Amino acid sequence: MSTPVYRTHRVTMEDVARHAGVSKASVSRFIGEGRGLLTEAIAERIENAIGALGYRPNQMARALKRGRTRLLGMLVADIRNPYSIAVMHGVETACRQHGYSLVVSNTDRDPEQERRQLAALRSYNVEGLIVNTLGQHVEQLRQLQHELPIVLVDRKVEGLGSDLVGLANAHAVGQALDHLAERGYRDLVLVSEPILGTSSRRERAQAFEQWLAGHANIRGQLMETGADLGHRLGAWHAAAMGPGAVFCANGLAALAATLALRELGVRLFDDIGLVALDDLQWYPLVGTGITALAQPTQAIGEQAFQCLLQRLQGERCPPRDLSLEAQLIIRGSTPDRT
Amino acid sequence: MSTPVYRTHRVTMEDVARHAGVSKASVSRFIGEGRGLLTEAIAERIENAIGALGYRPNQMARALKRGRTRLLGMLVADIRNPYSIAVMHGVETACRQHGYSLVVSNTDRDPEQERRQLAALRSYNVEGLIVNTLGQHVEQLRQLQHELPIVLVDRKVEGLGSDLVGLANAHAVGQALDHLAERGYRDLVLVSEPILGTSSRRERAQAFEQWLAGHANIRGQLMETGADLGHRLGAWHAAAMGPGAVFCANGLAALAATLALRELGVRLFDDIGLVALDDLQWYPLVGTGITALAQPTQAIGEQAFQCLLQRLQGERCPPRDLSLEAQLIIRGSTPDRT
DNA sequence: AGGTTTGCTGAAACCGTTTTCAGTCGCCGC
DNA sequence: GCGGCGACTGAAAACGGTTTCAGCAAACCT
Repeated sequence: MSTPVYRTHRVTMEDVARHAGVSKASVSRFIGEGRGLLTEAIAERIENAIGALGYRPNQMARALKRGRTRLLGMLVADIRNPYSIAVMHGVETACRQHGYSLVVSNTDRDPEQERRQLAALRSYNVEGLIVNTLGQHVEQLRQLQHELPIVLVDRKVEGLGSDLVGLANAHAVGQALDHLAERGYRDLVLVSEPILGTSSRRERAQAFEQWLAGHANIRGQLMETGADLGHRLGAWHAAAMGPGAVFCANGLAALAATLALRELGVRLFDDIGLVALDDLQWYPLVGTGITALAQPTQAIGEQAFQCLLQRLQGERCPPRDLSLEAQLIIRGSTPDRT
Repeated sequence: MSTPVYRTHRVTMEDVARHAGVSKASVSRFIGEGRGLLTEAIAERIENAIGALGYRPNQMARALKRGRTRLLGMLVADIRNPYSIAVMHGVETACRQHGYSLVVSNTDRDPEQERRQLAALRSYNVEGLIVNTLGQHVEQLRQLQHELPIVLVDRKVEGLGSDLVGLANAHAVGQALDHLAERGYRDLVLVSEPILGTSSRRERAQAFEQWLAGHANIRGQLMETGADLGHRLGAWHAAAMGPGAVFCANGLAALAATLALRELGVRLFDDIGLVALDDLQWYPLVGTGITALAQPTQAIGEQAFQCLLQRLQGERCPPRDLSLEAQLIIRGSTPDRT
């Protein structure tokens, strides 16, 4: 099979017009709004010409003239984080249903990439932006916001004043901790990725502290993932007062914590309980299954899209803060210790 | 904080030109190739004007004239498949490094969506296309191929004659089965998602059959995922001759099989061995860890991008078939039974 | 000095659409 | 029989860039 040669000249509106013996204007009307204006005879000629030539309008040119690209941008800090993927799936589905396409940019957590990718998305005239990153470059974001609507996902950016879609973190943390308390756990660790600068992590940590403040009989501490997580967990476990449990603030923390615990040689879930925020497909497979708080990721993605859509349609309301609720899914990792 | 009002008029090249007291042409040269042509004095004036006005060129307009959008499209059958994500990450990284942006479309395995998303990507004048789908609509793909380079990932499409990047399936299957044989397993099951229509699955199944044909002392059968996978696995296990093992043809099959085995009540890995193609983060966590064949997904993504890039730069060679090799990672799920 | 070359610059055309605006035509009422 | 009115249609001007081409100095030859 031979290498194809790329056709240089795509068939254009002018070609169709010529072939049908009408003006470009009529063709434009045919493929756009003004179809009702056209005579039956002309419409038919155009239709045939389009069919014969295989014409497809060029969105770029169309966008240039109309100022509507029907393109949305999504900036993601870590495309390999299952949470991001799940949200992205929600966004993408909603986009598809409304005739938008999605340009995805991954920053790999690099602030410099964040800056460049934002500039790139802007230069493609995306109509709106979904942002799930560190939110360095607040100034850049603020400028961008003068040109197009932005909605943040999961992570707040201070002083930006745009819509936010995320989890009701305090409530979710409460659900998890109440569950642990009820099952008789008395010494807790919150394992989180580095908290600094990520609003959702901070909120979860704060909710953890506050909940502890209201439960004098239960001890708790905070632990960030990192090199010697195993050691630290070991030390904690050795000194635990009463049944202990680990609460993982997200999927990656759950992975790290579970690996660490396993290397520690504890009997998972018999010696130490575990709850994870985010519900990943493999949770049922680890030991007797990991109890989880499922985030409504699909809904989060859809809501984010809806926010954008409403802003694009001219809705002028103060910045919203949509917090969705998590669902507790009880599995074997939190056996009753009472 | 009040709702921002979107600025209607973005600053344009004409604005810069006026502000600097030069022509559009000079500004164009400044931001493009012809910078060397400009006098120091003029360049400086333009630079200042750009800075003062915060000008950013409009890629759409630029693309319209030059015919280069610097946009690549990627069509994915299932965006939630970890394999797809991993490849996509590789592609995205390569794109970023070369100044391209990526438009991602997910078909959710729906042929109709496949058709529409292809049309959409085309209409945005993506310069090239990375396709990882069922490949219905061969005709549409073939037409598209006259306009832009296409590279297939993982899944062949018959009669298309475009580059393909994927796994050396036969070799990978061989590695897995040799490993199992060596460890003393004598009755094997290949668990795969429905094979029909997906070339990589077919190849893996064929390699399985062939390998069996060459190993008379080992029995084997093929099983597709589906409603009663548990039952079927149970029946197989009950009638197994010698130590049995399950070989999962991809990540989703591994998930399904492991869940099924667990519900069957067998002692995982003591009663039945397990090897999975694809290496997922959570494999170490299941029981004593799942032995896996890791696909070089990052490399696959990068190679796919490179293929496209070379074609875009005018390289004319017959369709390539890049098969990368998998790496066997031995964990606890394949204990020695000899 | 006069004719050439060289080196920058700007005017204008163009990319493929949409949209405005000025026709053209048939048909109505008077 | 003619002005007026709708209903369609097409020419042309955008949109925001790039690129061609001509112009015009200054510098370079004899």
